[in-house]
Amino acid sequence: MEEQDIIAALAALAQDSRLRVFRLLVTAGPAGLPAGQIAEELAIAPNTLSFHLSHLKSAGLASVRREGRSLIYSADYARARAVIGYLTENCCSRDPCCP
Amino acid sequence: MEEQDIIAALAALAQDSRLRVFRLLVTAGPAGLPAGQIAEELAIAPNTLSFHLSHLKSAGLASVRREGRSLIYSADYARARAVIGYLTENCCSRDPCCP
DNA sequence: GATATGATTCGATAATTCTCGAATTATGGA
DNA sequence: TCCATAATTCGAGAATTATCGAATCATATC
Repeated sequence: MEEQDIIAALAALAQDSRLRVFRLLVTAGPAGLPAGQIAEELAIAPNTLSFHLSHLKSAGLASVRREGRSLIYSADYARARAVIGYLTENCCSRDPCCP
Repeated sequence: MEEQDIIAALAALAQDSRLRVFRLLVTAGPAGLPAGQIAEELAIAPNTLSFHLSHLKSAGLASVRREGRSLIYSADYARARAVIGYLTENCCSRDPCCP
């Protein structure tokens, strides 16, 4: 994962609506949730939600599949975990301290 | 840690210069680095760096202490770790899946 | 006190981001 | 085919953010 990917993931999550969407998707697990239900639960206008979902998707934090008329979004939280790994990489490499 | 604190931390890290600063500070560990040295190593103008350091500081991701004329910054990466905890909290609570 | 160094603050500009209304695409059923 | 539902795309406006030059503040030394 490149620096730009990390920044995209952080930026995607650093916004109120998207953070709430991501956390909602995390509670849903692999089953995911249809866009309409997300919009309803979080009281976000459908078009605005689309904007945010596409952000999460292009940051690799969510994926979509279609079921009939519905588009089901689910969280890729392995990627979220990868972010912190990147942040604390090389901890104290200049001045050893950590176990 | 409140949602707004999480967003502040994510936003602070979701920017090229600040992400590089934070990672540099992580390598330095508790010893930290003076602002001037950070500016030099990352080739960021001192005033621009101040702007970014104050962001990291107010997001709780860095702390400062003075040593003579120098201000020494160091990373609070416990807070960075807290962020991911928040992100994956309540994983699959609607549709159990995780161990 | 005067001077130099390390760093921050201020003000302005350029760029990015969020939100909303209107229009559009895609699927399923009558 | 026609209609309804689910969701996205487009375009514009308001707000936020990043960067830079100039000026200022704080500490140490002469």
